[in-house]
Amino acid sequence: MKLNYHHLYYFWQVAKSGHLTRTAEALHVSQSSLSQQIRQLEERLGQALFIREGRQLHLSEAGRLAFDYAETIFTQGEELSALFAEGGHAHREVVRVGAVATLSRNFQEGFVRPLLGRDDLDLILQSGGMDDLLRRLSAHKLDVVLSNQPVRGDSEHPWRSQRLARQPVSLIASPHLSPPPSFPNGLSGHAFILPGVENATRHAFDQLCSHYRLTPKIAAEVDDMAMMRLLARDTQHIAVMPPVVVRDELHNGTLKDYGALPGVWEEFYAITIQRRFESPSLKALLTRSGESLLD
Amino acid sequence: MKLNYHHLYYFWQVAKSGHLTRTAEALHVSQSSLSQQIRQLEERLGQALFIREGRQLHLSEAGRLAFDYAETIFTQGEELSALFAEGGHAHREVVRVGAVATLSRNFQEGFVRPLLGRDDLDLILQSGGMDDLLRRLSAHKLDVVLSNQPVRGDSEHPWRSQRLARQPVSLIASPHLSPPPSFPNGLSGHAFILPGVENATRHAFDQLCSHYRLTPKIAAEVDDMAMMRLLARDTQHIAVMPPVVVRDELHNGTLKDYGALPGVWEEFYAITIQRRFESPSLKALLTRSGESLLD
DNA sequence: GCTATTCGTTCTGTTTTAAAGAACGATTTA
DNA sequence: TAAATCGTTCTTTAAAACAGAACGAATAGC
Repeated sequence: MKLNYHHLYYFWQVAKSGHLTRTAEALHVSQSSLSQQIRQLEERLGQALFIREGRQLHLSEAGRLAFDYAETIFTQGEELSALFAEGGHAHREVVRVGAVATLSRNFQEGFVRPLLGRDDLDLILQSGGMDDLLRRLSAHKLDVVLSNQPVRGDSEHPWRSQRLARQPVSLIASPHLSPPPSFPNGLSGHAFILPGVENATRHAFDQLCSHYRLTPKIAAEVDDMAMMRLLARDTQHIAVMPPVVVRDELHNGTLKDYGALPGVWEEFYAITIQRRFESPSLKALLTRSGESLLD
Repeated sequence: MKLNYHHLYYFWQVAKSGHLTRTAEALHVSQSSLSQQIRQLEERLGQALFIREGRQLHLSEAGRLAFDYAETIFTQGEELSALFAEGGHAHREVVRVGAVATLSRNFQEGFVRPLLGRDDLDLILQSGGMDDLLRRLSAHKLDVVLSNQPVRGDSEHPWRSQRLARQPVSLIASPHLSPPPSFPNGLSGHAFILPGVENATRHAFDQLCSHYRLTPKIAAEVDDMAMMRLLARDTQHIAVMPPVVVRDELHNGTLKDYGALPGVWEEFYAITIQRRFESPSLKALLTRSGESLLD
C-alpha cells in the first residue's frame, strides 16, 4: 500500500534524463537494479510510468503526473539535505511571521517586539495578500499569519484563527470641522473615508449605519491603514479607523477623535496550523495578553 | 551523503504524534527498529532531531526545520498515492494553462481552442497575477503560463519565454470625435486611456511619444483589456489598444480605428519550464503558427 | 542485408539493510 | 519501594537492494 520513496527517487532520476543506463552510471548502481525497482514502483502504482518503445523510454501520462509530484518531493528533500550539509553548526531558532499588507504596522511591530531583542533567534517578517500568505502557511514556509479577520479552516487546511487583540474604531477627522460630527446624528454634510468592503470593520460599520437608517456619503474606500492615515490628514473627510493608527496626529492636534463607534472593533487575528510541537517562542507570543500589542 | 527518505518518513510520523511506541504500533514495526532508524537519520544529518528528556521526545530546532520539509514531502507523496489508488483506470491527459488575468480573453481562447474539441483530454485554465502563476509553474501545478511580456529565467527558475504572436496597437475611439485624431500630429485636445506602466505596450507607447516630443494627456491607466474596452466604448477618450480586442465594436460602428502606431505591438508569450518530456498536446500548441491565435 | 553496438529486461546468487526480540536504563506512577 | 512505562542498545533473523550474466530488441555502420 505504501509508496516506496527510493523507488520514486530512481524513477525521478531516470525520468529527468530519459536514459536508464546513463542514470545508472551517475547513481553508481547497475542498470538492472534500476530497471527492477522502477518496475516495482509501476506494479505498486498499478500503472506503467514509462512507455517502452524499442529501446527508448517515454513518459506515459501517469508518468508525467508522478514526475510532477516527484519533482516537488525531491527538490524539497535536496533543499533539506543542503541545509544540514552546509551548516554542521546547530540550527538557530527561526520564527517566520506573515502579515497582511494592509495591517497596521504598529500592530505588526507590537506583535514581534518580544523577539527583536533576542540574538539567539532569527525573525523573518513577510507581507503579502491573504491568499498568498495562507498558501505559504500551508506549505510551512510561515509559522503564523497576522490578519484583521479570522479564517475558517477545513480538514484540508486545518487553520486556527486566534484573536489577539481588538481596539475601538472612531470617527477621525480634522479638528476644525464645522459643524463637529457626532454619531449617530450630526453627520450630514460630511463625507467618509472607509475601509474597503472586504474589511470586517467596514462590514460592522455598514451594519451600524443600516441600523440607524443612515446612508453616509463615501469619499474614498481604502484598504491600507497607512494610506487611510494620510487621507485623514490631508482631506476634510471623516475617516473610520482605530485611533491608535493616528496616535501621533491626535496627540499633536493635527487630527481629532470624534468618538468611538459602538460595537465596531478592529480585530487582530493570528492564524496558525495546529501542530504538536510549536516553536516555544511563537507559543509565548500567542499566549501573551493582547493589550500590550496595541500601545 | 544521500538522504534516506524512509528514515525521514519514520521521523515524520514520530514527530507528528510525539510518541515513539504508539507510532511503532501504528506503523506495525517494533519500537527498536523505529528508534534505530531515526538515530541513523540524525547521524547522517549530523544533528539531533529530538531532544531526549527523560523518556520523552521533544523536537529540537533542527528537528522543527526537518519536520517542515518532511511535511510537504510526504503530503505530496500521499497525494500522489491517493491519485493512483483511486483510479485503477488509466490517467487522462491533462493540460494546465495559467493566464495573466489582464490578458485578452480572445487570445486565451484562441490558444486553447485546439484542445476544446478533444474529449480524451482535460483542460484546466486558471487566471491570476504573474507572481502567483509563476510560482504555480515552478511547483509544476501549471504546464504553461500565458503572458503579455517575457520573463527572464535563471538557474533556480529555468523559465523559457516563447513569443506566440504579436498584433498591432491602434488609436481606438468614438467615430464622432472632432477633430479626428491622428498620429503623431492631431492629438491635441484629446485624452488617452492607456495600459498600466508595467505593461510592455505602454512602455513602447511612451518611447514613441518621447521620440515625437509629445506629452499626451492621460485620462486613465487600465491593466485589464476587457476594462479598457468598456472605457473606450463609454467615454470620448482615445484608447491605445489592439483593434482585435474591440473587433465587434469596430464592425458595428460603435468605435473607430484611427490607425496603428508604428513599431508598437501587443505581444503574447508562453512561459514554460524546460523539461525533457513535454506533454505532446502542449508541445503541439506551442509550435503552432501564432497568426491563427488572434482571429 | 549483415554485423556490431547500444539499451532495457529478466534471472540468478550475493550483500546490505531493515526488522524483531531480549536485555537494559531511566523516569514516572501507585 | 515496587511496578509500569518508555526509549535505547545489542544480537539475530528476514527482507530488500544490488551486481553480474544472459537475453532480446532496436539502431547504426559497413
